[in-house]
Amino acid sequence: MNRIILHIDLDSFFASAEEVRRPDIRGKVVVVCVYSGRTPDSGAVSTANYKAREYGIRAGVPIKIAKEKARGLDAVFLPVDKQYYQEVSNRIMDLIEEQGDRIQQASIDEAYLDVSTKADESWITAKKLAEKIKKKILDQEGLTCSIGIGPNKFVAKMASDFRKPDGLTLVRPEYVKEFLKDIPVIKLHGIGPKTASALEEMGIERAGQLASVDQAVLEEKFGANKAKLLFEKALGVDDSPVERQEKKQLGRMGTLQEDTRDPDRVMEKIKELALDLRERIKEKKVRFRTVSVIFVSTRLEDHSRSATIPETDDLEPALDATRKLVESFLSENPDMVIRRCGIRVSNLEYGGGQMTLEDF
DNA sequence: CGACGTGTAAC
DNA sequence: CCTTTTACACGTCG
Repeated sequence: MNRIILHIDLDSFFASAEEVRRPDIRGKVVVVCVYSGRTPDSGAVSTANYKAREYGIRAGVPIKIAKEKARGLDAVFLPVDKQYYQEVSNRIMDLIEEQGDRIQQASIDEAYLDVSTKADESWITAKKLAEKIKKKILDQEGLTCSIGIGPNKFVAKMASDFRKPDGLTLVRPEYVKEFLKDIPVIKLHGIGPKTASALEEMGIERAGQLASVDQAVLEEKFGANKAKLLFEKALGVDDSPVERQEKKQLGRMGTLQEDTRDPDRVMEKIKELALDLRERIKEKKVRFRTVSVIFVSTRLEDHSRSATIPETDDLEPALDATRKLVESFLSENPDMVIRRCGIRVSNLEYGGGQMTLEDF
């Protein structure tokens, strides 16, 4: 069965959503930030609009640096308002879902849509569907998006990335290799800085080169599994279905007011984060068996410790386990000073946690 | 095989 | 100067 998949990516979503509700900031440099609360300007940029990107202000840049880059410009710095973006996102995802057969939300601002049936296997019809989706999102929410159309999720994703903002790129199966050929390996979805550097050391810079490397050579360097994955990316092969995915873990992290290795201070923060996590556990009606604590040291290395407990939907027993994990981690790492910490639950069971026949 | 900790990646 | 959240693969251990 030949598929037609759309990848829909909302353009600089958080910043654009702010521009929608704040007409007064439209046309300005808009920078949506995660403030860590240590000092007034500590934290990092979450999303910058395209105007801001012209000045090198992009996701991940420290707020302090972003403000230097924005000096003298008409710029607005805003804190993230996840709740609001989530509401907007939900409406858009519903609208997208109506236009296809199956949706897979990849994140708050991205989704894959299988339109194979809806588009009657016609690429022309699929393109019309994509145009319809773009128009609806613009009319109903005032937002632009970039859409990629391809024979699978990977190619659709690469296509949506090809032209943005407000792009629409269609890659038919017979043009996949040609489309990918000159793309630098670092831009292939799933290949990050580590893998790209390793490839570069082998003289491989573009997808086309990667596709024609000797298999044995790639396996030597990366192992058989990863080598196979790399070839598939270079060739645009991806059989993974578009399907709804249940979260496998839920967590919250935060930055400590000041660096510490006092278990009480760490626990205080974790309890604060747990209040939030408790709400989300309730909302999702989820039960869990594993609780983890995550530590980020002052050197920005991250570590975690986890424990498996009897299945529950209650964070109290989890917090007891957490305290032990925090204490043992700190005593095992006498030189480590903690900058950020978090709590996470995993090994999730959905559906209210009633006993089922399986339990007998 | 399940549990655990780390590395890599994407957002 | 340095945020947040999630996924998945891999090695290791018991």
